[in-house]
Amino acid sequence: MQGSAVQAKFYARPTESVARGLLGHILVSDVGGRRHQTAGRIVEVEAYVGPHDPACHAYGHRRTPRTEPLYGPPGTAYVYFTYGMHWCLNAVTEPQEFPAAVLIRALEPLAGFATMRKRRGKEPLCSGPARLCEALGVTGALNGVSLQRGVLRILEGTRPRKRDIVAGPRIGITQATNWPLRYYLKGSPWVSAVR
DNA sequence: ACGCAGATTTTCT
DNA sequence: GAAAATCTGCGTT
Repeated sequence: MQGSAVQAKFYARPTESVARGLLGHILVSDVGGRRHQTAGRIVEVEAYVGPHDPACHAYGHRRTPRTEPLYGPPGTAYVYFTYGMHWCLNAVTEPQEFPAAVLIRALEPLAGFATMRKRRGKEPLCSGPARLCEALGVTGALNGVSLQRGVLRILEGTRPRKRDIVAGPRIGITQATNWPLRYYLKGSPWVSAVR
């Protein structure tokens, strides 16, 4: 998988812009070695915009061991564990010390289908934040790593047309449910299902 | 196709 | 003790 990595400067901006801008880019994982490389095009994301966002883990500047990566440099991974069994992957945004991130919710699978099927055991492979983590082998071991080099990378992809980006309420949260901070590609069959 | 409950553990109250 | 940025399996329609 080739292409230039998205640079830190891209992430050091308002989280909603980064979220929209990530659509169409490519997430690559070399977890388990390059022979088991997996990759997909980002088709669905959610913005968690900072201490003033009741749904953000760092709401009210809750700085704990868990939320520490949110305060780290832009362009790194925030991987958290939830519901007793699932990992979810975020890209940390905004300047260092401002705790915000973009949750990667769904990918269009592009490479490493056999590895993804083996890890997942079933379809869909990458439609849902915990599903794509399982398919790409993402766990807490990757919490805080760079997304510009190393085993997890986000590469420049094809930028979608603006009119193909849809905004709507975030999923699975109980706070600030009417902020339209979920973005996805219109008509994509890889977007996760809404309950 | 839809709805509901179970899984399982970290984190904070 | 309860909730959590979820997913799956099983029941019913």
